[in-house]
Amino acid sequence: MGKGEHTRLAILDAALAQASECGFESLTIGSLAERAGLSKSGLFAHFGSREELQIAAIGVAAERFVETVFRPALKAPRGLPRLQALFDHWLAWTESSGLAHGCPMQAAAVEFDDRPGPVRDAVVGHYRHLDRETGRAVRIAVLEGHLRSDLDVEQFVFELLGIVFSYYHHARLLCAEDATKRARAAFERLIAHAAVQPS
Amino acid sequence: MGKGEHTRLAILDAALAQASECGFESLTIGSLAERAGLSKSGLFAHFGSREELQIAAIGVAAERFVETVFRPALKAPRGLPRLQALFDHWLAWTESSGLAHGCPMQAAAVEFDDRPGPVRDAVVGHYRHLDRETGRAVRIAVLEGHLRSDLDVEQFVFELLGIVFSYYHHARLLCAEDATKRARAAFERLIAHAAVQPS
DNA sequence: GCTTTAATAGTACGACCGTTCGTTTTATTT
DNA sequence: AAATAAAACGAACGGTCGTACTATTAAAGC
Repeated sequence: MGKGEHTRLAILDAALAQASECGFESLTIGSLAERAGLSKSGLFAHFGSREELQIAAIGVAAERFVETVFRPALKAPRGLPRLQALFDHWLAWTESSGLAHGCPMQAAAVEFDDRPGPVRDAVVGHYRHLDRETGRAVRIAVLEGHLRSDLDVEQFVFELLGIVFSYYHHARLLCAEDATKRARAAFERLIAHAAVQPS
Repeated sequence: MGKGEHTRLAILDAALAQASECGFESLTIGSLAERAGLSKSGLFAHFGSREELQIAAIGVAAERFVETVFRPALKAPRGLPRLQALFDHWLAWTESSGLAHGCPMQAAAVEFDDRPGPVRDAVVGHYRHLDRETGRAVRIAVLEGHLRSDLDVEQFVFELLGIVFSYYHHARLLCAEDATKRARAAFERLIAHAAVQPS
């Protein structure tokens, strides 16, 4: 790995931290250069444009999400345990990956949901991937016999995402102490409804 | 009403439209002045600072939300019907109030959830109010005998908010056609679980 | 209609924006 | 060690940012 590659990663690391705090729109060349200890032009040369920088930052955010949330969950047994692990890692992923200030992907989702362009496309791509992979995990739980076979998987994923969003909201904005507890309770209810023989 | 008051409202109207598209951080004096048909300094004089402008914009966003979502719901019968009306208006409120590009309050929530200051305080205040009022509506449904008396109201509100967030996400970012259908199904499930005699 | 006050315009400012360019320093290769 | 390529720098550009002033216009009160 050349030296350029290394600093590029360092830049993106700083970019992720910044985006976690203040969103991707706050990723300015100047402030990021200062944070990364480079000159503006030196940093700029790595990406060629601010937009490319934002796209790259979203890319590593997505990548890190997968590695922090999905990959570890694969170590859990197929089916319900894996789904539970997925959810647990999801709730804690920003902390466990050093992004102390909220999920950058969610920030990007809200920032760009109405601004067509390559940045938005990147965000959409990530979330579609997320939906797909989550659905896959749910389907495995169905195949394993942990969840009922007539389960509406898309609906399950829709509601699961809602729980995570509400968790982020209560934990970060409202600083609610019981956000984790509420999220887990909601998840339990979701699972209970999807389990075989819903009482 | 003096003329100043009138233009001030017009400015905030334009501000809301802009914030709905690109967030509150995109509320710059210059661009907003152009949109409102004023000079930069003429607009600036109405608020004294950009921050005050942002706070004022969040104020009218919250106000409009209450008037579009909560007030009309009061016309529905107390209890479950009112809760259903509340939810329906909530899903459609950005369109029905002319904000064609997403809920500005949610945008503000994500933008400022990690940036202490008066703007954040305003956002937090609104959402606390929202939680409280929604809880009140749920409690009424309990009193009316439509929902079970041992219902965890806070939990109910937590999950309801999650449904709305997931709806926004799928409808706006992913442009999912079935977002409304999914949201309603999730709501139905939430109600069913909270209803008396959960099957 | 005149005076007073409120509302808007105009201009200027320093700071920062993304970007370009030429130069200099640092790595890599031969 | 010399030659070449990669990487970082520093200065500058045109623009826009928020904000501070003063001047000008429109409204309000008498």
